[in-house]
Amino acid sequence: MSLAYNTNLKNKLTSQCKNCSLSSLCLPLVLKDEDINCLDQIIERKKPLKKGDFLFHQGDPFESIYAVRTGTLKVFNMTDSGEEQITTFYYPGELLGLSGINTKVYPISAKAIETTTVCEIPFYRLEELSNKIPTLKNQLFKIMSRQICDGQQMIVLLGKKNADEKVASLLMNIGLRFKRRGYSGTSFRLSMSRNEISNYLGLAIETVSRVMTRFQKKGLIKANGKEISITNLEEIQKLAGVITEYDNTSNT
Amino acid sequence: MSLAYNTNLKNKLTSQCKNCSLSSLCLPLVLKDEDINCLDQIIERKKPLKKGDFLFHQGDPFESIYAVRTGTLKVFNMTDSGEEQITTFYYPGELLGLSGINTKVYPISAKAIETTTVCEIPFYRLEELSNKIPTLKNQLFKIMSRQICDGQQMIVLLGKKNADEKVASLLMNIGLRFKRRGYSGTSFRLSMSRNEISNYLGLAIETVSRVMTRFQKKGLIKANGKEISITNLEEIQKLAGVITEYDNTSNT
DNA sequence: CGATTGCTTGAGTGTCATCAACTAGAGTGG
DNA sequence: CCACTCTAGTTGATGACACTCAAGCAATCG
Repeated sequence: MSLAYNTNLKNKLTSQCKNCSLSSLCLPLVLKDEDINCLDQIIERKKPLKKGDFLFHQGDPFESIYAVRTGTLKVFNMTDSGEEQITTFYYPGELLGLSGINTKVYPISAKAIETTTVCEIPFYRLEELSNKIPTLKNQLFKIMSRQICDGQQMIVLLGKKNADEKVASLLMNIGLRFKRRGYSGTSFRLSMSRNEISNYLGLAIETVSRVMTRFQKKGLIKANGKEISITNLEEIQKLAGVITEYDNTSNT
Repeated sequence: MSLAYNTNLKNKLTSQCKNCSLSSLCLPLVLKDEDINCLDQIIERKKPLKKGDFLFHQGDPFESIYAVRTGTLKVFNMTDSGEEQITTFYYPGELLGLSGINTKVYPISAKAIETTTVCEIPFYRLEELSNKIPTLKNQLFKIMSRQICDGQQMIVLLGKKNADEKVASLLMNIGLRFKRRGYSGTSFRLSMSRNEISNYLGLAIETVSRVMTRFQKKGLIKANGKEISITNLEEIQKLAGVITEYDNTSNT
């Protein structure tokens, strides 16, 4: 609907999961070679989305989930009063659209916030394939479980944290996601605007701006527009809390 | 860990899913008779939890998911600063614990807020069983998808709504959950304390109290302690927004 | 019966939102 | 090339909504 790119380009690029640098983050993680080939066959690499393009709209019939290859997407929910609330950003290697399975309709919209490419995975074919490949099914369980966790962390952020803590959490979280892909976790470029950040964090844009300059004055970060580098990681971590990841299995 | 009830009572009550009044909400929803029997065999009905008992603690190794039979549980997350943030309440027919799949450790704690009984479903046996019963697997996908949706709705609530809207949303949401089980959606007993409500909604307890009395003065509800009845549903709905359920597939 | 717990109500305060003005950069067109 | 516009972001002044502190009430409990 939102995109009619299911053109001749389909399957042209098949058999790439194996070579994809993101496979360690994405579905193929635990699959055997032959299984990856099966997966490859149902995946469609799509034409890039430009900044502002929708991947799907809230209310569209749910047909596929998507894996981000490059770029960034924001996922947001329209309230009845017409405001949008961003619920997540999606970076390369991450899977989106899973919240549509239940109602067969996407309950949220997804929009590229910079040039972005995705792999489309028709869900009903994935479901079929997961009958044959239990590992794939288990991997899906894990991914969905993770997204539930992430949601819970976001609830904590919105329910309990003040402006400073929220911004610090965002920086840490994005840093970790860069790190996971092999980039610096302390020096990166924010792909989203201040406006999007403020929306996501449940703050006013002015507040985000003020927090950023305050952080700079205190020497916690250096910010030059969207270029961020964390100069006092410890302090940022302290502000953020342990939120961002559950690598720490040793929580009472 | 938190509970050592895996006693002789195990499996005594087997083969009950079929007769359980909640089966229409829970896993068996779409299963054939023979499949329900399989499911029945791996489920353990547990001794009731008293108010305040933990079902599991944040950090416990993940082994099972649970279906609520009677009562209510709260699920909450401990922040490093020691505060707790309630992320969800669980009512009869609902499944909890799924967020533990990813890390094999529960990332949250679950505690009974009144006398509560649950069915324990060892996850690894469920996973096995779902290899044999694709419908069961699909049902699990749906349930997890739904929980992701619910999380997104909660993010909207915390990010965009004011105190009145938050409380109205809670009342609507709980009402709908009662209705789903065949009770009145407008007249019910809150099983949680004001304190728990305020925590859940990201408000101070005093604010919740004030909103409640304001609602009463305006004739929107009648509240007598935990007994609530919504006397002006339309107005409450308007305040709440469309949030609570996705029965409306016709959202642009 | 005092003690405790859960809830309500009031008064004062603070954090963050709102409103507004201003800067900087990018794109447009004369 | 300059003026113009538009967008994104920063900064300042003001105020509101919800928090904190505090007191009081009702019900339950030991």
